[in-house]
Amino acid sequence: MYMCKNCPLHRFDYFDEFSQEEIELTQSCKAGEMRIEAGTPLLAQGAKSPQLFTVLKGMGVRYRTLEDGQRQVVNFVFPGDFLGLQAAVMEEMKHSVEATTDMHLCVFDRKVLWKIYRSSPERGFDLTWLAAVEEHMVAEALTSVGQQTALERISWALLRLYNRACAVGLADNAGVVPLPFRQQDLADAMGLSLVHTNKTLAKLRSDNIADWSDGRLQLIDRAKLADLAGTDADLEKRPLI
Amino acid sequence: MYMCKNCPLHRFDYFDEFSQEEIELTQSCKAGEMRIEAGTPLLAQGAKSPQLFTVLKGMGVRYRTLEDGQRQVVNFVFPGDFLGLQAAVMEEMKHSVEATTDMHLCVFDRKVLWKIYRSSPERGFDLTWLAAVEEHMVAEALTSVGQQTALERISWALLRLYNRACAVGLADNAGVVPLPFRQQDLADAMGLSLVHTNKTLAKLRSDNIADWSDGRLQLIDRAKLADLAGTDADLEKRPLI
DNA sequence: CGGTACCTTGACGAGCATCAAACCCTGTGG
DNA sequence: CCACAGGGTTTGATGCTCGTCAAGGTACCG
Repeated sequence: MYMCKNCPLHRFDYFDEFSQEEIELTQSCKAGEMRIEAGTPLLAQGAKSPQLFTVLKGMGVRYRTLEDGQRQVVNFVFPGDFLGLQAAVMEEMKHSVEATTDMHLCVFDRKVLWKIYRSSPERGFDLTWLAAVEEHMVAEALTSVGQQTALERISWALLRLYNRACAVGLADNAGVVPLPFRQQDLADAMGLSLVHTNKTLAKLRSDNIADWSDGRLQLIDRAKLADLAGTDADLEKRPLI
Repeated sequence: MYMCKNCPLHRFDYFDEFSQEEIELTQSCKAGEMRIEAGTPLLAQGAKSPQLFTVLKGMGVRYRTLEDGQRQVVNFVFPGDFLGLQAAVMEEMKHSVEATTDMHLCVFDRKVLWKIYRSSPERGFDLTWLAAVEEHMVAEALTSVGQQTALERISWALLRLYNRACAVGLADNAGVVPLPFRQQDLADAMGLSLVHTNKTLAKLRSDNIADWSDGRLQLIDRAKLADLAGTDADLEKRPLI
């Protein structure tokens, strides 16, 4: 089990720096660690989760299920993500989270939220910040799904996924990142059918722009991809809890 | 100028109740009031707003602009909404806000955020809660835009707008609410073209399900509309600041 | 009156969904 | 060792939804 001061995520610039006191507070809130296997549901829509998690390792999907069984992937889950905050401040979870790969999680009890707000205004602020970052990411996705064509959406998503993976040190020397999701996950995230998603990915591959296959993503012509995506904005820096 | 204890929004069940101390804290943070005309931009994407606003009266749209000029309406703005929080916790505004009608706003200085976190854990919690509610609303919209047909999306949006208007007391006896937006706004919110939005609204009208015309919305067959929308969930209760 | 902003309606075609089938893998059991 | 099943990917054929283009209607305003 990691001590917070040795947290493997600290070293990435993507995360906001924090003070000695903040580390100690986080440490004192930490209830333990947990490992789950690929495919395991972690949080369920409608449930009232007593726990909060910070992802230390692994990836997953955050999704909403409609009454008729359709699924909207709201966001992909990466290391550093803080899960369950919505359930903690609102009544219940508004979405589900499922592990795509094996995951390592840092576990907090829901009750520590109050401890955080009471003992550290800075960390309370950070919780709001985390929620704001999530809203921003969802709003960006909404913009892409609402306004762009299939090719643009897929390009946007691949670029975003690549950047997020890089931000937590997952890129190898050749500029390849692991991307263990199914094409169906991407389709459900971007509001496209599986078939059309597949054909669009094939086009990006044959045009030598990006290649996502065998669970690995490589950007071959990043400029072209960013052009299609309509943006190549830097990721927002964000706090880590 | 209203005293917070006489805030016209308190009385609605939609908002979380709060204590005497919370009212006093809010009052001590309030910098003043402001009125703006219909059509005025209130917050601009990319800007670093020094102010936060609570909407007392009026409506607006919150939208993101793409490089090529396309527009995604992220949410509609109603009384009780707290604007500018994202700019306050992140570096800058990630979207713009424009008044659709004349608006009355309660104004706070950005600096009071720290005062709130320091002096009241409960109100700090509420700020996170507000951000979480916003994320939830955007995620719901993403689900609709990503998974539903035009008829379903428009139905979902009308029902949601109706419920939000009712929650702040805008319905008259006949079950009609004011809805001063343009069809283009709804189209940009739901990822549809103006023409198709218009035809879809016409269909709902001729099928005697819902009638939005002349800036007024009436639900004629609410059950049918909810059926098309896929849901008629209650609005999340939320804090008011 | 001409101009602008918004709503409405029809015709046409493209983008994407749907259907169907085949092709991988990998794991499992006879 | 091979048959088989299951999960995921790939590809082709077909057609519906929805975007685009175009034009006209109405109200309001200078």
